[in-house]
Amino acid sequence: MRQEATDGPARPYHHGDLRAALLAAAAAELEARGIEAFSLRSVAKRAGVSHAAPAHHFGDVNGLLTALAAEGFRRFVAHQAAREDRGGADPAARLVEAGLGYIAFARANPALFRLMFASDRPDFGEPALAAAAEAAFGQLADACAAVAVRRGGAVPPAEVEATWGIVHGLADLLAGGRLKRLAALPEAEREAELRDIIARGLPR
Amino acid sequence: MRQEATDGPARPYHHGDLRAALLAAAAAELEARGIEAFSLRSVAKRAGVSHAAPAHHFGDVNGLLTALAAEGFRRFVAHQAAREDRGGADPAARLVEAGLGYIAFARANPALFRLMFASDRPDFGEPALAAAAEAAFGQLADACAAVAVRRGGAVPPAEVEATWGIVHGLADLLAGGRLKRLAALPEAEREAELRDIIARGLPR
DNA sequence: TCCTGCATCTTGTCGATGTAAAGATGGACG
DNA sequence: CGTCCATCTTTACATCGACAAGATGCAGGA
Repeated sequence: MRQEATDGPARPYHHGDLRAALLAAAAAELEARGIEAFSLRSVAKRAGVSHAAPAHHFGDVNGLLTALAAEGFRRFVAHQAAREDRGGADPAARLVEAGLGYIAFARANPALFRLMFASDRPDFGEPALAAAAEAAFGQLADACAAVAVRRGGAVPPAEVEATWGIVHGLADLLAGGRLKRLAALPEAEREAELRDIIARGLPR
Repeated sequence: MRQEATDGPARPYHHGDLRAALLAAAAAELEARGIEAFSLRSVAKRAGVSHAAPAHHFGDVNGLLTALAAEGFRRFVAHQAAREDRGGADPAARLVEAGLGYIAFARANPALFRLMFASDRPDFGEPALAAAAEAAFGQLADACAAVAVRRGGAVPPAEVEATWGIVHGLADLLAGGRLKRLAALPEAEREAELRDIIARGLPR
């Protein structure tokens, strides 16, 4: 009855790397049921352990969701960074591409995105989550700064907030199923429109 | 042991206007505990009725939340409309003010805003809610159209989406406690900055 | 006036959930 | 080889949403 998912290398504990297995199960549970129907016992069942096993690694449900959100922010940053590189050398183009990455992530992981940005359950006082979230914000701020520096000035905070607001609003509305017309467009056309919209918020 | 909240006019039923009393209790519960800890039994307790009483009026929890979201959208539209009138006669100014109203509503009612825009629990197939939500969208679209018409053209849908995205993103980030600098500003300065940002998205 | 029908509300119950406590298991390490 | 302890399971309990059955009292007709 053992969980033999990966009979690979390290098997540090009793059961295997239960912490990682629970995080994976929680991610699956989140996408399957959404955050509002998220159940700790169901996650434990997915991972093949008793319903009380997660407590040892995460404390309580919110602890698990906090870890999941932190992992989400790290994946978010990586996704955005990869996308940003498609923008080439021009800072403005890079910033727009980073915004598209932000939006694409929200579309691809709507439930996770909602956990990260519209839930009270993750504890942002937790250092790991705070750091991951801060890194995500810093990434956007840096991309804005690069544009401003190129033009010879520091970035007024309002510039960063404008860009963040535009990108985040489009991401949230798309992830929430509003903006049906835009969501139904072929990817290339959708991204072209989004590029135009994002460009409006660029530091001037 | 009767609930004598308003010994005013109509008392249509057994207990009084329980439907309205439950909606009020639910709104209080929502702001107090947030949507993620929202409890039907707690709402019933607030209203002074048994835990099963709400079922008769709303079916289940999601039915209550659906009605609450619909009422939220109606208040949202009213709030935005009142604010829009502060913009005077110029369509562009009116649109910007409507956006500020959108954002102010989100800041004043963060939990309700989240219920309306970031929850799966309200049933948007319910005609009352669908109509109320549609009216909110229509209001923004109309304000955009007024700007475009003034300039002699129809409104490309992308223009509406751009404006909506910008306003919604700022509202959501502020309601979620991101954008701490902006949130900490005195109201006048905050609104001045928001006006600048919103103006970037205006139909050109 | 009385009585019957029925919407309204209460009581009691069920399965599911999150959390805590206590016991079982087995690897690490002296 | 034996002990310790992190890990996991079992058991128990309070709370939750939903359902069913019974109580309450207004309305409308005989």
